[in-house]
Amino acid sequence: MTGRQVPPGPVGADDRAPGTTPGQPLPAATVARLPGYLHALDAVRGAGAALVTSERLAQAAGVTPAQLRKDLSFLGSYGRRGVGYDVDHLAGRIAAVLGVATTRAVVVVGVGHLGHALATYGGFAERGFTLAGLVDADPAVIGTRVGGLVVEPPAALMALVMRTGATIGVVATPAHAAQDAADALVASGVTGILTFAPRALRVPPNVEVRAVDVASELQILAFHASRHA
Amino acid sequence: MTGRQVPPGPVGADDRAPGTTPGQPLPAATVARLPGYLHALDAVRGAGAALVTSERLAQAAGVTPAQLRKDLSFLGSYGRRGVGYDVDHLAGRIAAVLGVATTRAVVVVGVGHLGHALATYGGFAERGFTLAGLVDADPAVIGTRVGGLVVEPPAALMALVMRTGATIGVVATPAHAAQDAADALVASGVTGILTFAPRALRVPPNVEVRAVDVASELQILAFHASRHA
DNA sequence: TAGATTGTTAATCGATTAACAATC
DNA sequence: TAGATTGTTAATCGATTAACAATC
Repeated sequence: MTGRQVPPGPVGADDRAPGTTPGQPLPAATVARLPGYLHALDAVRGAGAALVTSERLAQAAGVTPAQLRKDLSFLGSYGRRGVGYDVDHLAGRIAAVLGVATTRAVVVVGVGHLGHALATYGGFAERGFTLAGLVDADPAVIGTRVGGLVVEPPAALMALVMRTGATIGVVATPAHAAQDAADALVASGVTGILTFAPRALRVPPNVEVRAVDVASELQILAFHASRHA
Repeated sequence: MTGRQVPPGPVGADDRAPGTTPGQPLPAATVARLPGYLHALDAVRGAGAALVTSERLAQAAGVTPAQLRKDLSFLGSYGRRGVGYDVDHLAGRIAAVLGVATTRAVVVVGVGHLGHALATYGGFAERGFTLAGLVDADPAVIGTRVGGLVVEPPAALMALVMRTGATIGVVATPAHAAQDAADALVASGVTGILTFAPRALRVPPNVEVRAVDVASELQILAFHASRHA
């Protein structure tokens, strides 16, 4: 109904409604870099700056200024020409787009050394997450206190997710237990899974999976090492 | 789990010498998928198949057949039209290209829970790696036995790398110690670093770094979760 | 204003997909 | 051979880079 065509006159008028989620879909490559920008903004803020240029922020994030500005342009126009970006404001916008403007609850399945490392990692809170629960199948582990939480049995997972409102689950089990862990997480209602098990997980299409496979990372490094050494 | 096999004798038609670099440079996206193909080949072999089609292997690896064939075409012509790929031979070729045809030594710096998890992870050997040494700065940790290895002090790192021929180092320290750990690894001669610390590492251009940042992974999942829920 | 820096455009580059001729 | 499947080509798609007009 409302004319979408742009009259061939003076361009540059920004009619986009500010403050809302962008209409265009964000490129996946851009989304993947946003956490780095957020982290870089924290570092800049820690250094005491209230404003930052694309030049400086790009350097802190390890990208080019052109790429940074291009990425940010997908979120809207939050900078000021000739000045730069307001650190707090931009951080707030990126956090909102990422969905971590408010803290998100995360549950961890599998409390071996890796789960332990995750549970005692102190950096989650400042990145928008709170560890809401730990689950393990080993009777020797259930009931123990790890990182301020008591490890619960698998049967308690669904109640745990419902009680805490967790939307993301982490699979830190041995490989052979990973699919069961994922199934349980899906059944309990999480919509995102981060797995460290070297196994392809089958999940419904509405559940997003990201996999960290240490051996694969090492093999990619080996490729480069074998050409360079 | 079946052990990874070293390329057998002269099986294929146009064998190049193992370890030689291909004519054209491999696309980075292709290199990043090769570990998945190698892993999928192990699964196929475990199922007892000596031959595999691009259709089946692609499914096991979670890509399309077209993408798999395109990727493999960069390595050379190792399939047989109308037949498929010889599982052992193809695995050998991919392992050679990745530089894991022979076992590579890896050293881990930082033996907290994460380093512990890495040290006791049993899956390295079958993916082409051997854990050659553990280093930590904590006097309470030095000298303890973890995963069959005695934890050594930072001062022993260079001798360790030289003795074992390690080419890859893993940084599993707290964030504040990560740059020092990376510097020490670079000084000792490794050419690849896998870091789990949420810090940008400064390394010389000849050293390759791959970073796994758990909080960033969670934030990317949060982005999708916030659109879906 | 004069200088600085963004936001955007256009060009380049790289990766993916689809289709099919080659060939086992 | 006839059927099957690869390897390759061409088309499409997406991402990066460079440059500069807009504008603070």
